[in-house]
Amino acid sequence: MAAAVDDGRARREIVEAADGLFYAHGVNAVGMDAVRERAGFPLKRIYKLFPSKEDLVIAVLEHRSRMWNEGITRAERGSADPVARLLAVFDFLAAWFREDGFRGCAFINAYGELGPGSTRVARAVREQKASFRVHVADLVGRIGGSPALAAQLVLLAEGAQTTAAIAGSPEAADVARGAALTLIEADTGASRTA
Amino acid sequence: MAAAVDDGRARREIVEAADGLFYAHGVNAVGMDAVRERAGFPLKRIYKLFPSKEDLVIAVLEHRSRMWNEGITRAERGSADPVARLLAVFDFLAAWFREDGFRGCAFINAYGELGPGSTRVARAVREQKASFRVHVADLVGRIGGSPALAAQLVLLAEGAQTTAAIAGSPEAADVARGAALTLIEADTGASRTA
DNA sequence: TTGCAATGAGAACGATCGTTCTCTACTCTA
DNA sequence: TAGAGTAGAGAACGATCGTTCTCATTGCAA
Repeated sequence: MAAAVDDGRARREIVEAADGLFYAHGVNAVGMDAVRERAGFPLKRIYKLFPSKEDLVIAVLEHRSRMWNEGITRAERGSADPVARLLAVFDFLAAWFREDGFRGCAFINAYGELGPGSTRVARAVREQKASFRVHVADLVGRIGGSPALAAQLVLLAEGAQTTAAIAGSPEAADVARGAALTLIEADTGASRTA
Repeated sequence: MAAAVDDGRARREIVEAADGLFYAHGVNAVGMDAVRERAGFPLKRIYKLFPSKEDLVIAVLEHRSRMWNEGITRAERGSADPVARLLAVFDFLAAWFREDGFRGCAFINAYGELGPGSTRVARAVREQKASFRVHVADLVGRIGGSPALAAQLVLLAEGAQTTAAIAGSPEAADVARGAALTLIEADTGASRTA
């Protein structure tokens, strides 16, 4: 007895609808009724799949996390050189910052809005940031860079995201890329151009 | 006919009470009743001085902006060397990140929470970030650094704030300081130690 | 065909919040 | 001293939101 629309697809469509609304207006500013209207499923269905709004928020963050990982992976594809792959992260940011409706990092926004009141949201945000940190540290390790370099590059990526959002300056990604290259060269002693 | 407590002092105490609550729990999570209780003034008084909660939020952000500027100024005092003054910004961050109750940059948090819904909050946040950018650019100019260097240093400071908050790692300030020194040296060609 | 379980659409509930209003008490002026 | 204007304390209002409930409808099983 498959439902009119199977649960998997319903889940996906609800999460995508909620994601668009939460990201554009903030979580608190979006009522469940707005999610229902945009997703096209009755509240009952939504609450069966996501027992509370917090559950939906967590699902949205997990969805964002997958999208982020896929975007990074795609951006790095084609660059075998680890340095090029590191810099590709900033190219990815540059493209993202220029997308319509860019409004900063959804995780940072969610953390500022819900972090103090929701342990689960705070943890989800921390996990996403930690996984990015690990990814960068891995790439840095492959070029023989120090752990400090990895931490520095993460700061640049993080700062670029908030600066691009608040100042509305997508060039922040290019600024970060330039700084990253300088730091990589200084740390590894190699002189490269890219 | 001075009031029992004059308006100037009432304003200050209300703003400080609201600041503490907003920063710790987020703006939306704090009701005006909580502000009244902590500030010790009746709602009527509060609403006479701040016609709406948004006005109070703006006043809190302006207060934070003054505190930030004073903190930076104090941290830089005693360093005549512009490079040392640039690095003092990161020492200031390092001390701040280690304070009890540190929960990230209040402006970034407010922007994520209220930015999409309040033009005035968004503008206040943008202005604070812009004034910091100008300050850094000024210091960088004095050491003959390029405008790009100033933008890079701002990204580091911004990234350190969000990383320290989310990951709970105050060392982000020291990481940023190290990166700043490397970038300054690379940009100005001078080799310094600090 | 008849009964049952689940669905959909939306009303309803209970809580919370920003804001305003009421009413009492006080203070300063004439 | 009498009165007018204001302050204080808290109740009350209107709106919104997360969540649940109602009830008519539908698709399936026996």
